[in-house]
Amino acid sequence: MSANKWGDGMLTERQLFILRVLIDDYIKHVEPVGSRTISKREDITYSPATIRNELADLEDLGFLEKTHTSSGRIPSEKGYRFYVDHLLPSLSVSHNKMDRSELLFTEKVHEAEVLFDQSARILSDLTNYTSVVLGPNALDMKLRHMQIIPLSSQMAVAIFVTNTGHVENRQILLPDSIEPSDLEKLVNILNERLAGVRLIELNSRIHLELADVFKKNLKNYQNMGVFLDQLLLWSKKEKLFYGGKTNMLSQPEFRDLDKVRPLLDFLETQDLMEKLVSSSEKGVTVKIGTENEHEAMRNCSVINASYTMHGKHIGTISLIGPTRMEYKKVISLLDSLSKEMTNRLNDFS
Amino acid sequence: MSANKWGDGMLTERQLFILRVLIDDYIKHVEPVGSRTISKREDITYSPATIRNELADLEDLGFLEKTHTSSGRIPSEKGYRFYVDHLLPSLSVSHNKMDRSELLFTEKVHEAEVLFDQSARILSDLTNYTSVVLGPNALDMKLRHMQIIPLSSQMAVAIFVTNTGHVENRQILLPDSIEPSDLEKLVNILNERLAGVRLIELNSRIHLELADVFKKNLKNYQNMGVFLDQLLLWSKKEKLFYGGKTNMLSQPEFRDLDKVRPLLDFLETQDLMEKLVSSSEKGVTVKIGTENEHEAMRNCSVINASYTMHGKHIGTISLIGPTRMEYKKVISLLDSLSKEMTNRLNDFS
DNA sequence: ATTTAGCACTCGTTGTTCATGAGTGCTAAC
DNA sequence: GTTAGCACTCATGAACAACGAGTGCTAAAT
Repeated sequence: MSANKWGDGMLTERQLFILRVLIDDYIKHVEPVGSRTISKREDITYSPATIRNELADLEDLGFLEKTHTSSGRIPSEKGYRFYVDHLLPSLSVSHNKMDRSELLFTEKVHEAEVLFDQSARILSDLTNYTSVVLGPNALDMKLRHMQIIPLSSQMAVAIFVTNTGHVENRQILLPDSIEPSDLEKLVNILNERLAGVRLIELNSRIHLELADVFKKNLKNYQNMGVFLDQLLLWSKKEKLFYGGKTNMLSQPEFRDLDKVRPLLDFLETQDLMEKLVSSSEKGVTVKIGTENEHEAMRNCSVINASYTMHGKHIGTISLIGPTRMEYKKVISLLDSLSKEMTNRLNDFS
Repeated sequence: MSANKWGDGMLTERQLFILRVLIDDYIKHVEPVGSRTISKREDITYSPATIRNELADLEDLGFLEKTHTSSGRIPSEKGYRFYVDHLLPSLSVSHNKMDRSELLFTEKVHEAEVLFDQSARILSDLTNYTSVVLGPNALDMKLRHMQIIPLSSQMAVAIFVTNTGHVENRQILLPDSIEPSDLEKLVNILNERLAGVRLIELNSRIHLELADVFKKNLKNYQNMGVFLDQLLLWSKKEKLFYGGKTNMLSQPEFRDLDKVRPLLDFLETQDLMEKLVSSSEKGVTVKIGTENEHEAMRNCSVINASYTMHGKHIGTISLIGPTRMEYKKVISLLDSLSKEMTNRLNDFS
């Protein structure tokens, strides 16, 4: 109740210092930190009692918590938030990290999926947390070439190649009414008129621009509507690449099976995960505990970094770990790794 | 030491009965079963003491084990083996199961991958164990059509469509020396000559049969070798579909984190899993504990059923659970589910 | 010759008590 | 403003007893 006449907004130098030391210690040892422990540091000149007073204040301000009445303190969510926003030792020192991670990539990769897979693996190996790469949405890529290859009188497979070399394919039912020659014409028209259009937009472009062309060239245009919809109606097509899925199990805070089960279930749930690691922001973002807005993540933090291709944000690489994460190490690592990914992606041509 | 003058090979009716009852009970309650428990069953006329004698004999024969000197008995691996081979109530009763599982498929599926995915999910939902579908090896499918689509002057994407409608694709580096017209000719020759050949055999067939044709038609055949190898050298391409990956966590025998961790790690290791669920045998097979030949599986059983297409065995659907599995339920379920898969696959055309 | 009752014995489980020690908050002195 | 001192809290772990489910063995009953 003593210091801090400025209310919530301002902390004394000493408070900042103690808060940082405490969180550093807790991140390292995963045990409530007491006044004695802090006072034993060589760069601390105050007695445990003084520190106790400061700790009590920091607790009142919401940065710290106790696990029981006479325990040491642990950081609260707000504490971590403050730590990440204001107390993190400056992040620029870390170029040696990148050199190391660069080495871990196998020689030359020219397929994006392999790159994503490797990145996720490297990241989880380096951190012992769980990593996820959210791949680019194939539907945002531009059509390079499409083709329909008949399998039988009724079935065919439709193939879409994007400018990035990604291949989307789906099996489709051919309408009875369609003639082979019409099918061929259709494919030709699509290739001529729609090359360079994003896959997701193909359908609407057809309705807007190509109705006339179709009417002119195709015999059975009336019955074609359903077929075209089947051909071009996409479901979401993002892909997740995981690394270290079971690393959660080695985190002391998840020693308990009942704690870890919802977590692992969460990791397996595609749409929740996509939502979790999707981010429109550039650079590295940190979401702590309940900021992730899902019960299963209440004790986890998610660090998110976006990678780009030709300057466009196309996906993210993320790390999921306990709220007590090695933020310093991890943020700089993620920063350089995402940049490395961007570099390699742009090398693809 | 009394009964069983016939040595290992023969058990008395009463021993068989007691063994079956005990294993049934253990499977249900996951707790060592004592003589009293068995004697309390209404269809048992013997006293606990008598049963104790039998249990001691069954233990001597290796079918049962004790967890400590004065505990009840649990089945040994040999016990389970015997139970599965000789004591399982006849398996044919179970057609109601299949009806139910049939209902769980969403209406009409015409893409194999979706079918596999659904099958795995249904199986794990129905059993609360972990299920795996080993998809067909795409490389065993026959070439329907191939194509090479240039992305840039150096890169192209090669696409192979199989008779089953599956699409394999890979990005390739174009050799400097190749001319567009030669590339086109190459593709034409491959399509004409190699349609119907299994993907895995493409490369050898080229070397055996097409060398001459190439020499005649292509200008730069000498430098083509590396390119063809790059184009047609496959890495293994089986795919696993999982259901209920975390179900292991709810099995009481794996309450312990240190027990479950190696298991989950095992599940995530592609090649180990492929080996585990690969089986050349038709029908349903059961592997118990160490029969699976991997440390992490020492306390697990794997039930394996193969599905076929046009009479050919092309993949498996498997269930992984604790050695104490509900074998009866699970075997018949797997049997009908694999048959259902076979049916649906053959409906594809 | 089986079967069974009786009994001593084993051992895991549960709950109690107790000592320990790391931590706190508060007060009074520095 | 700082710190020493002290009473108090609470988690942890060890020691111990009571309990009960189970066993094996022996001797009596069938």
